[in-house]
Amino acid sequence: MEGKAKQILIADDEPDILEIIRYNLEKEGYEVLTAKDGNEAIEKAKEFYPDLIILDIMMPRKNGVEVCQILRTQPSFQDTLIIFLTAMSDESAQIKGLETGADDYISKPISPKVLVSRVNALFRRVTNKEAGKTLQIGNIAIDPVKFIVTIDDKEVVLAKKEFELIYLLASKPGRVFLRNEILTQVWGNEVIVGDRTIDVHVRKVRQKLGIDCITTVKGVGYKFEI
Amino acid sequence: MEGKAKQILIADDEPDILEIIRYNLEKEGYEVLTAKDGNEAIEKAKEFYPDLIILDIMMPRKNGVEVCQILRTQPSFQDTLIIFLTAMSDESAQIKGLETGADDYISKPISPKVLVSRVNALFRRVTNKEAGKTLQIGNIAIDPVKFIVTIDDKEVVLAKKEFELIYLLASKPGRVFLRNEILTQVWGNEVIVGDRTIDVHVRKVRQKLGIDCITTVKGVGYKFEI
DNA sequence: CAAGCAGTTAACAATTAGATAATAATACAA
DNA sequence: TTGTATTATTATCTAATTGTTAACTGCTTG
Repeated sequence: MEGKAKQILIADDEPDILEIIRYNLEKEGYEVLTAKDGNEAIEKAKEFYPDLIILDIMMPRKNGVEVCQILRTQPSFQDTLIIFLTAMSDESAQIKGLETGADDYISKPISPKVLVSRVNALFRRVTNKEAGKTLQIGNIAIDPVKFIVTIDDKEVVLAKKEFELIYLLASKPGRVFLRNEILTQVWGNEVIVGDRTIDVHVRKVRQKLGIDCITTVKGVGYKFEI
Repeated sequence: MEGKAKQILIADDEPDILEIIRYNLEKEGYEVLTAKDGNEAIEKAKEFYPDLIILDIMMPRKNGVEVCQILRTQPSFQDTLIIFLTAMSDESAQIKGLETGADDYISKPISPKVLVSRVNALFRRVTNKEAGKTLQIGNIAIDPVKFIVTIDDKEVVLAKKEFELIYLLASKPGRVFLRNEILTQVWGNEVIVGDRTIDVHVRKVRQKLGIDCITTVKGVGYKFEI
């Protein structure tokens, strides 16, 4: 009900499988992207920052495990959910997969029902865990329930986008968010806005908060830091 | 729909139906437990004390009616909501179900929309019933029995919708209620009303109360704040 | 010092809510 | 039941806020 549809990227070299999965997930209301090999998966991941990535282990141009490793080295994909698709027998791949930082794996041949319920379960787990909590960093509190930022007990009222921006940055203090990432998270990836839009919002937030808690990382993005 | 998510236990021997119901209720923000027969239903009910139990009439190892009867003998389940799922034709079961102390029944085949709105309606009814307490925030008292708001001993009479609106907002002072949320809570989620309806009611409440206790959060919703 | 990037500003566009009046629905009393 | 009063909803216009763009400025770095 709340929020936008979760976005799922599926990478597999068999078009049939892609379509089966796509069909079943879209039926569930998810938005689905596809990639047919490892490199394309990485490209699309960086372009869209999906909520969940489903990776086939055996793929041309980087297999699933490699893709996972590469993505996990980047902070932006630290929290992205990843599921591996593995051949039933290949236990070593499963183990390796989980070691590499996958959140779940599903054995082939795929039962659509199993897939869908695993995906749902995964989202349920994380959504319940981290939704709507008040962030407290030093003397700054960011309360998404009251939609208010408090600095030393002084309330600051932000506009919606401004609030979403600071909330995103503050959700991982110290971690740099790429401009691209900020765009997809705050603006949504259908929306196309100009280059300076983020800057202007950053400026307004800085102005309203009065304190310097957003640091620019030139050529990269912004981070929240006291 | 505030505080903790309401917990719903569903008992049915058909896995497909369980999953359909689970999906739709979880989408609404409920927490869902499942059981595949009567005994398991009783077990889980006693373990979790859910807010609502949905029982299929026809189940192995104790049918729905039996389960209901057994639970109702215990004081802890006196107030638990129970809904029966019945085959369309089986009227006698429906009657028996209500006699046994069910709060509602739903005919199969199940329409997810019907299911969800029945469940919501049931919770709304009960929640409204038990929440018949006068709210006191600062110098404002909101009496849901008399439909009267008292400000510094001066009584203000509100119309029904106006009252429900202020009562909802004031039930969690400071917390922002999304327009969407206000709609489902005050109007019910079957009802579709235009965009400006909420505004007009907000306006009337503000006018009648004379004091500024409803704050607009543009693009988000409204909150009660003194 | 030039290229690239972010900061600043103001203008504008788009979105959103407020106000008001008209209409519809409902409740209620005669 | 009918007529009336109250309440609820819609439509329209207006005001305000919020979001975006564009043009310019200035810093930083190789």
